[in-house]
Amino acid sequence: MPEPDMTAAISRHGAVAVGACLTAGIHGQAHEGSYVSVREVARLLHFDCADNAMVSRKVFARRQTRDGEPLIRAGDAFHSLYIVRAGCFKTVHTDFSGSEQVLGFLMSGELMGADGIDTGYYNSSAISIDIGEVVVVPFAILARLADECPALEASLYRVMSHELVRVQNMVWTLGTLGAESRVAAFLLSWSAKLGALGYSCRAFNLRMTRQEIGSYLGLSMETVSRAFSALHNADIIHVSQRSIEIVDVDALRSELDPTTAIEASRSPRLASNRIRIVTDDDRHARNAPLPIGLAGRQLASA
Amino acid sequence: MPEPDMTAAISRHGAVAVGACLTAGIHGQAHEGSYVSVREVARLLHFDCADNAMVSRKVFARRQTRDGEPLIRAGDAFHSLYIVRAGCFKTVHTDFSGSEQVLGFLMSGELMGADGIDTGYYNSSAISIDIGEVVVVPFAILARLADECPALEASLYRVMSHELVRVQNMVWTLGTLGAESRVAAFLLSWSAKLGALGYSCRAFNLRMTRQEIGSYLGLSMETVSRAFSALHNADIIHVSQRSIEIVDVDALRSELDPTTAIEASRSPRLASNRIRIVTDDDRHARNAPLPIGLAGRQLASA
DNA sequence: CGGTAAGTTGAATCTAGTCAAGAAACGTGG
DNA sequence: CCACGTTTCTTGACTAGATTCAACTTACCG
Repeated sequence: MPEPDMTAAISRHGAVAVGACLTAGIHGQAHEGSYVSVREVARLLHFDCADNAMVSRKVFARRQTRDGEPLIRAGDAFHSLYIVRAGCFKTVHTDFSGSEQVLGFLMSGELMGADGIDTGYYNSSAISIDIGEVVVVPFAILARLADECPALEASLYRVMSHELVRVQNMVWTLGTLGAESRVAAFLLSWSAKLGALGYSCRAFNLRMTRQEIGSYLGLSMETVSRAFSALHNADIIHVSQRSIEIVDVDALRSELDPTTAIEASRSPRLASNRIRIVTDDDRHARNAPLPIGLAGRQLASA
Repeated sequence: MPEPDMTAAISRHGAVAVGACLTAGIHGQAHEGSYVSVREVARLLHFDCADNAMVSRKVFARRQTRDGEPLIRAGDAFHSLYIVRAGCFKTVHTDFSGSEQVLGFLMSGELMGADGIDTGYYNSSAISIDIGEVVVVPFAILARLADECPALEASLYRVMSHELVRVQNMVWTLGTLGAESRVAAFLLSWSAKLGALGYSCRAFNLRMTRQEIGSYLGLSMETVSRAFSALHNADIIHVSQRSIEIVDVDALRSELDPTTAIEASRSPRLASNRIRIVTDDDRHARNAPLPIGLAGRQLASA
C-alpha cells in the first residue's frame, strides 16, 4: 500500500518536510491528533524538558501501522527515526534471497531506524507485528529542536545507546548461550520489558511465532519449541501456544548461569568460549584486571 | 596501575573536567600534544566543520594506552566517549559468572563507550591490544560544543550509528552463519577495515589470538583454527600463525554464500535461519553510495 | 636455551539442525 | 455452529557440525 499521506511525505523528503511539518504544527492545519509535541515525545522517552512554546508545538508526525505492515525497508534512503508509541515491531535484517533474521522485537519508547544515520541507508527493516503507532522524527530537524530543548537531544543519545546495549546483549546471547539458555534469556527480557510497560511480567502472551523467535535467537523453530517444552516439563514455566506463565523466575534465571560448569572451573585448561569461568591466574598481561562481579543488567538482549 | 593523570581525572568527573579541559586548552597549560582540537576529531571521523575559534581549541584530552591496558571497565560510571586514534582495541562483555565475550575489535575512527549513555554505566569493557591512543570526549561538553560546531554533533550520531550497524551485522553473523563462514566474514571485514585505513587489504597480520577470534565469533579456538586450515588448504587464503594473505577474495566471499542451499530457497517453507547469500564488498559504506536495494553491506560485523 | 603461551590436529561426544509426521489452533465460509 | 483448509506448533528419529579432551608442534621472550 502506497500510503500517500503526510506522514509518508515527511519520511520521504527530509528537508522539505521540516518546514511542512513545523508549519502544520504551528498553524494546526493537519487534522487533530496527527502530530505530537516534543513534550509528548518526552513522556514516551521518560525525560523532562523545559516548558516553552517550541516544546508544545506538535512537530512530529504520528503514523499508525497495521499488522504485518512494513514501516522501514532496509536499503531505503534514511530520513527519519521512529519511536514506537504503541504496538510491537520487529526489526529484520533481510538479504536479497528473501531470507531474513529478526534483530529485535521493539515496544513503546524504543527506537527504530538509527542504523540508517551512518550510511544514509537503513540497514534493517522494521515491520509492525500488531496494530501499532510510531512517532516520526525527521533527522534533519533535530539540530534545530535541540536549541529549544536540549533534553531532547540528550534523550536521543540515550535511546540510541539503549538500542546499542540491546543489540550488544544479543550478541552475547548468541555467542555464548546454548539453545535452552537463549530461550530463557528471551523470556526474561520480554517479561522485564512488559513489566516496565505496566503489564504483568509473570503471565503474558507472546506476539510472535516460534519461527520468529527462532530467527531472533539463531535457532531453528523446532529447537525453540523443544526448549519451551523442556522448561514447561521442569515446571519453570507454563506454556500453551503463545500464552506464557513464568512459574519459577529464579529457576529461569539460573538457566542463564550454568552453575553446572563450576567443577570445570578448577582445571587450568579451561574451555573455549561457551560458559567459561575466568580464574585469576587465567588472565595474562593482555586481559588485565577486570575482577568485579558486575553482574548488572543481565537481562540479556531485547 | 592507577594512572593519576589529567586524563583519568577528566574521565572521572565530567562536569568539573569540562572547565578544566577547556581552560587547559585555551591557556595552553597542558604540555604539548596532550589535547586535540575539534578539527582533529573531524579529521578522524571524516567530516568537515566550520573554521572558527572554538574549533581550533584543543578541548579533548588524548590518552595513550599500552598493550593489555583496560581503558573502560564494564560497570564503571559513564562520563566519556572514546574515539580510537591509533592502535587496536577490543570491547568485551563480561557477565556475572565471569564468562566473557569479545564484542568487537576497533580501530581508528571508531567509537567506544557509547553503551554507557543509556544507563550511566558502561555495558562493556574496552582493552587496548596494542600500543594505542584515544581521544577522550567527555559527554557533558558535547551540547556546548554543538552550538559552535553542529557538524560535530551530526558526526557523533553517525559514529554511534556506525557502531550500531557493526553490532547488528555481528548478530547476523552469529545468528545465521556456520563456523567457516563466520571466519570468512571476519577476515573480509578485517581486510576491508585495514584497507580503509590505508593498509593492504590483501596481506596483513592479525592482532588477536585464536582464542579472541573464537570468542568474538562465538566459536571455540579449535574451530577457528580448523577453519583457517581449511581455507588455507583450499588455497583461498594463506595462513601462518597470525600472518594472513588473502589469495582468492571471490572464493572467500562465496564462503559466506552456501550455494549448496539455493535449491531450498525455492520452497515457500524457507530454510530455517542458517545460510544466506552475501554479495557487496565495499567496506565502510560511509563513503560508498551502496549498490542496490537491500542486500546491502553484508560484510558482517567488525 | 628453556619455559610458557599460542596454535594445530585428531578422535570421541554432544548439541542443535534437518526431515518428517502428526496435533492443535485459527479463520473463513457455508 | 460446524466443517474445512491453512498455519502454527509439537514431537521423534537421524544427521551434520561444533565442542571437548588430549597430544603435539611452533612461536615467543626473558
